[in-house]
Amino acid sequence: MKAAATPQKRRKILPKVQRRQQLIEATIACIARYGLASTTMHMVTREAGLSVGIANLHFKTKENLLRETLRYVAEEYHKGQIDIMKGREADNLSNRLTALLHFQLGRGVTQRQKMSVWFAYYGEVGARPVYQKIVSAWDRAAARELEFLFASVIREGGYTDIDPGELAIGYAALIDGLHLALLVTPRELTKQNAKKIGRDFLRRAFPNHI
Amino acid sequence: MKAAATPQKRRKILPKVQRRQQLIEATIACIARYGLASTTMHMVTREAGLSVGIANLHFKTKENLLRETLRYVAEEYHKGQIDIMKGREADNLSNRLTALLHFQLGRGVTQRQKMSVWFAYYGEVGARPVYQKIVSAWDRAAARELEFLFASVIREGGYTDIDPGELAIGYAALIDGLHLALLVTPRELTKQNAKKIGRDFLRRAFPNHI
DNA sequence: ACCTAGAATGAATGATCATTCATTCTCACG
DNA sequence: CGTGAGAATGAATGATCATTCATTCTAGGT
Repeated sequence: MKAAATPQKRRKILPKVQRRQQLIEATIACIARYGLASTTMHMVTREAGLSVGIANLHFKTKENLLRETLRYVAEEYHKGQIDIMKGREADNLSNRLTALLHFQLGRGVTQRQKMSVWFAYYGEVGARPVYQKIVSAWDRAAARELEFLFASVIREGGYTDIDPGELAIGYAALIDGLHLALLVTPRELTKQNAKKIGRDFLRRAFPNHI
Repeated sequence: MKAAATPQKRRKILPKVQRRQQLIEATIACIARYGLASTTMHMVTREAGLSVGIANLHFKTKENLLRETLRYVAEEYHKGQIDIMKGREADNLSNRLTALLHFQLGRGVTQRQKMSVWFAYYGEVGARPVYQKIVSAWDRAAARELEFLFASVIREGGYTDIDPGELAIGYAALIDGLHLALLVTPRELTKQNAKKIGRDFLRRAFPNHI
């Protein structure tokens, strides 16, 4: 019997940056599907349609690949938030709050794949100082921006008895907790409902704005 | 040279339940210190001061040990909450809310070790349906109880425009998010502050009670 | 004191995985 | 068209780990 007509995939050569990106995306897919613990280099490279050795070529080690993947995911999420908060587009503060909420609980961010990866890394933060550093750096940046936004809202609405820093931490915690609930108990909470809960939080704090 | 005077630890025989508990606690310690991904059976049994084979004797497989450990941790946390919510001790609803908050953000629960283990498992939930089942079962039970408590408070305070179920999800999410913040960015948030943020959430919802 | 059920041990086994590197292949450039 | 810099391959290597099980030891019962 002749060897089956394997279409003999032709080897393709691409610049470093492109391959790195491809591998990072394959890593995200594998972590979402199999978990951080059981994701292997073989899985990642197969997912990318490449050979095992490629990983060593572009990211010295597995640890390195995982680090870079976290950096990518963290940046994507936090930068998205920050862009909305700093953005020129919605100068009206109410609209800006709404836009932020819709981003944080919208289609892009709440995909099961994204949330899985996010919490997979959070789960290892307790044991890996490197992950903690990467995440907390972005967290701080987003928290600062959120505090600034809330301070503006407080000034504009003449609200008293609210500390913008504390409210920002509370709001950020609420959003993280809602993501967790969407991941762990999706049957008990729709995205629609999550948005309403976030909105209610803002409304109780800023009744004149929401 | 004679073999060093190793104190030759005497083999001790104990009933199954006791050894099982001992191994579960060793697993918790290892997960907190090394993470779920890199915890090995050797680590766990060494931590317990026992031999490798013991694991197979009491929990057929590693997967089994991890499952039982999650069951233990989930029960400890959620049962603690439920006991307070159902408890006879604080019949005053305000006191009951305060007691709950103090339990959820108090010394026992917010130990770094406990939170690390908690989120290590959450991180794998996306990839392991078994973990999701265990956690979500307890989650549902606690959510029901919290909704019932909030409904009582709403009735007593004559609050309008609040859905107890939604508020319960929001509050639970806030607490989870605060745990995450305490784990990931401990420098930005003290336990003291986390409690204040939780209390503010309740105060804005139930101004006559808090 | 003796016996034995079953608790505990840990060296051995086999499976899985990250990493290496000699070799092959591509394509931009001369 | 020919060539070499460097991108890509994957079989081989060695390390790590979960699991096994023949053997040893303990303690409660007689």
